[in-house]
Amino acid sequence: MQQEQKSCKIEEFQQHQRKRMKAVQDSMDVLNGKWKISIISSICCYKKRRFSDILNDVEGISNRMLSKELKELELNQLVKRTVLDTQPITVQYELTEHGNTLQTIITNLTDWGIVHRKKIVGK
Amino acid sequence: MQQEQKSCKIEEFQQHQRKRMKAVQDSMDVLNGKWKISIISSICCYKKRRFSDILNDVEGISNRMLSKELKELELNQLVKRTVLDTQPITVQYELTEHGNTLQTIITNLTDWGIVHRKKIVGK
DNA sequence: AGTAACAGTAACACAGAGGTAACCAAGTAA
DNA sequence: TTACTTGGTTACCTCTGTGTTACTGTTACT
Repeated sequence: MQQEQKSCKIEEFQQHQRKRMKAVQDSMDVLNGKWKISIISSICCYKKRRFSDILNDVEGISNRMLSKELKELELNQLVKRTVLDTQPITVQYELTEHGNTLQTIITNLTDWGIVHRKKIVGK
Repeated sequence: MQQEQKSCKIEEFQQHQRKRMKAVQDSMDVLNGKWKISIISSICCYKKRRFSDILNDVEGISNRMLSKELKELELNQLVKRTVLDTQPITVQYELTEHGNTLQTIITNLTDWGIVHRKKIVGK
C-alpha cells in the first residue's frame, strides 16, 4: 500500500520532469545554431537595427546566413521586419514583445559566459 | 569637440556590446547541440544519476551520443564522473559546483519554452 | 551454457548546417 | 560611364552533428 503510493509519486515526479525537459528542448530548438542568440542580442541592444548593421555587429556571419536566420526568427515571432521607404531601401529589424521576453535569458547567458571563460581559460 | 566625445562614447558602447556578445557565444558553445541541456537537466534534477538512467531520462538519445556529450561536459567542468565499485560497475554523474550555476538558466529556458510553445502552437 | 545488465566504443552513413562567391535591381555620387 | 550602397538570392561545396548497428568485457542469474 505504501509502496504503491510511493511509486505513484515517483512516476508523477518523472512525468513532471519529462515535461520540463521537453520545454527546455523547445527553447533550444528556437535558439540553437551558431548565430541566433547573437543576432537577437544585437537587435535587442539597439532596439532597431538594419540588416547591414547586424551583419557588422555579429562577427563572422555571412549575409546568406543572416538572411536565413532572420527569416527563422521572424517565423518564430521573435523578430519584426519593416521595410522603410528610403533611398536605397533599408530594412529595420526589431524584437517583438515576445522576443523581448528573451532578455533575461540573454543576460544570464552573458554573465554565465564570462564566469565560465574565467573558469576554463583561467583568466 | 562634442562630436568627438559622442563618437568616442558610441565606440566604447560598441566595444562593450561586442564583449557581451562574445560571452553569449561562449555560453552557447558549451550548451549547444541537441542534448546538452537535457542531460544537465536530468543530472541536476536527481543530483546523482547513472549512465543508463540518463539514457532513459533523455528521450531519443543514443548511448553513443550520451557518451560523447558527457565527455564534453566533463571537459568543460560541468559534470563529474565517478566509477563505483559495484557489480556490475556503475558510473555516477553529478554536476560540479560550476555546473550547478546553470540552474537559473535552465529554469528560465524551461519557463520560456512553455510560454513559447503556447505562443506558436497555440496551446 | 546461455542470457541479461552495465557502460561504453567502433564503423559507417547521411542530412543539413554553414562557408564562399557571384549576381540582382534601384538609386546615386563621381 | 563606372562604381558603390542596400538587402538580399542562388549555386556550389565542405564538414560535422547525429543516427544506426554491431561489438566489447565483466559479473550474475537461470
